[in-house]
Amino acid sequence: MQLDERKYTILQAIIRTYLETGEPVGSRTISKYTDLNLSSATIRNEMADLEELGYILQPHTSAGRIPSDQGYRLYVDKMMEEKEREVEEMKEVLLEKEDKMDHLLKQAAKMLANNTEYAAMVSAPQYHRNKLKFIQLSRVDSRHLLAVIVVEGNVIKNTMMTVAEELSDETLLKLNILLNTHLNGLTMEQINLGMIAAMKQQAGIHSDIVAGVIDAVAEAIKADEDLEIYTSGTKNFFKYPELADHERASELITTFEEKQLLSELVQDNLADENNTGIQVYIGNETPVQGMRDCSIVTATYELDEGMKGTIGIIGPKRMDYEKVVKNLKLLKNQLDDLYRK
Amino acid sequence: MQLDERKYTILQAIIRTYLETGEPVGSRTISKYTDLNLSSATIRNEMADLEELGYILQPHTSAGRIPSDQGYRLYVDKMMEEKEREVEEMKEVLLEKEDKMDHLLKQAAKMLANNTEYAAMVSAPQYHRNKLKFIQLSRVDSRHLLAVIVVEGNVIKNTMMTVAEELSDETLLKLNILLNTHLNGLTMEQINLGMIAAMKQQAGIHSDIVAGVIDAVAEAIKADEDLEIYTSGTKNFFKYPELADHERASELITTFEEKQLLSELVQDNLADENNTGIQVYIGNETPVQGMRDCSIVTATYELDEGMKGTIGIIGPKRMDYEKVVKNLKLLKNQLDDLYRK
DNA sequence: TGTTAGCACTCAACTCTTAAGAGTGCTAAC
DNA sequence: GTTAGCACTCTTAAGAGTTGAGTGCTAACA
Repeated sequence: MQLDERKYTILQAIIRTYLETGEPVGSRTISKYTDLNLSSATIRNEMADLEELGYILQPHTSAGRIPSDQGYRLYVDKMMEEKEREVEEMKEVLLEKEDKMDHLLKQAAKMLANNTEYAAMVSAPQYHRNKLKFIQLSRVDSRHLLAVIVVEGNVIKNTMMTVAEELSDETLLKLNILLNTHLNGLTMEQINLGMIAAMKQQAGIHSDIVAGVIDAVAEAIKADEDLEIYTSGTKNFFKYPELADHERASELITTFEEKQLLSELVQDNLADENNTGIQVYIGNETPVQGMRDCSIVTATYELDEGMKGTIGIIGPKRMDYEKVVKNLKLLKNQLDDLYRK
Repeated sequence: MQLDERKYTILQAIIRTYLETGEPVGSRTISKYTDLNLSSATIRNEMADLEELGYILQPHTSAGRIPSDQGYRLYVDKMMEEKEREVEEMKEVLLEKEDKMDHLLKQAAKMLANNTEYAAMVSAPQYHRNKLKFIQLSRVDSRHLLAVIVVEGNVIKNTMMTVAEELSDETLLKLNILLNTHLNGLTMEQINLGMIAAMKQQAGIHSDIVAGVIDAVAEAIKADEDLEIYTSGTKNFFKYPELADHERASELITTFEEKQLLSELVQDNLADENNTGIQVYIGNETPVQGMRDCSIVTATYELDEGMKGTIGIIGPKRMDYEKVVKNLKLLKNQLDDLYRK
């Protein structure tokens, strides 16, 4: 048996109706509210076929049909094709210019959640591929040195260090020059033991400070590998009865709160090198345990060269995929453009 | 009518039982499981009195009794007195030393939630009372200046500024000296317009940069007034049926997610100058809308002089107050000692 | 006078039954 | 190939009856 045009139209009608209502869809509903002008009996025949083909399910013998994961998959794939062809204006300004990155991302998550009425996540971009751009040691008071480290993309890290004895201005200057000459333009991976040894030697009696700074550099950059993730719209889970019963809600919310678990999603997304567009996970396709009853739609943004992050929407399988995809693309574009003007 | 010793013992028994079970407590239960050796009938008489006094409630005519807010209040007050008298060892090491403040606080929230099985919040300390300790402008590249601002307590802020033309080393040095001479040791409130004007004049053609730095200083410090709050243990709300029905859970979780709403709590807490110990809000006493069905217990910690923050537990009114208070005191002490060794 | 036993009463919660209604599959006719 | 019609299935909601925990009250007892 083949999936002809009419069958697909009916499938689409079933899915669309189900997206709205969340209730199993009967043949009569389809017969009335499509312009196919077919009787419910005919629809029933087609539905039997669609069920046999695996696109729809019957929760129990005398109920209407609901889409299967496979059904959603077909629907989403077709939808994505169409969207791809559509001309996209998407020019609205949604994000106010914010200088603080974390504020911006939090706000982005909130906006996504509000616009879509699903739960939203935004991962902060990962920097570890980036080059060191600037290092500076300053004396804050007699016992404290401040190391400021700037990496490409103008991300700034600080570390405060305690020193045993006060350093003179010359020493500080010398150390600064030493550090900048050796380390500027390098990535973390490129800083090797030989180089560190050479620097320590040049630093002479202050080799411990050089060691301290390099540790600080490593630490500062490493600290960001345990990935910052912002979420919003937890309460939206409650809007969809199929997610809101105790067990499920509790599990979902736990997963959503434990940002660590969401990082799977980000990893999965960023790993896919040629993933330029939108990724849709339906039900069991998800890489995140505890969200098997959901659909997840993600997109990857790129702030500056190499600074990639992930944005995503989590909702019921019967989510409004079109709206979600549109919103994600919109936000993705805005983030992409942010530092590229 | 008076609340004599026996009545209080019975009230305490009712509350303790209710804390465990969450079910209305009947006279027979109390009669059996206390060492008062009174029959259920006598207990019933006493319960009628306690109800008249407002300490307990009957959800419906033929149900047992549950504590009223007033009942909880009495119980908690007495408990706090006793605890105060107890010798407290509290020496366990729960927090690993972490150099990143936000990590530490996140971990603290998690620990609280895990230990108590309620929801937990930790607010980052507020700095705005603090004095500026160190300001430094550095050239990152020809177009970008980095301003590093350190305030007392060694909290560091950065701002990147774009300049129209490259500044010479001397100019930079002069600006640095100017800024430090004028601003060091001052709080934000002390920096007034006259001073800014004077500095601008001294800066000559670079007055715009001084203005920029001062804006940055203000901005950097102000940015933290919208208070960072870490939460953990949302899922614990689901453990208590009286909080877990749709409406309530949805409202609670929203409130808990919108950290902004929790800031009421922090404000309320920090405002109370002589509040050295533990604060308990029962039901309607809470300053946070949307948590009227909960009890909230908070404590204030102080990292360094003037850097105060709030930690808190949010749970059902029938929470294990003793455990909660103990945990909060423990964490409070640890945080208090953190930078005071 | 305080305590207790006993009894009638109340009310939520559960179970069982019944009825309604939505939807199906199948058959026969167009 | 399409449709009308009918018997059948199964969920859901509503109602009736039952159970049991718990109360208030009264009368008797120490």
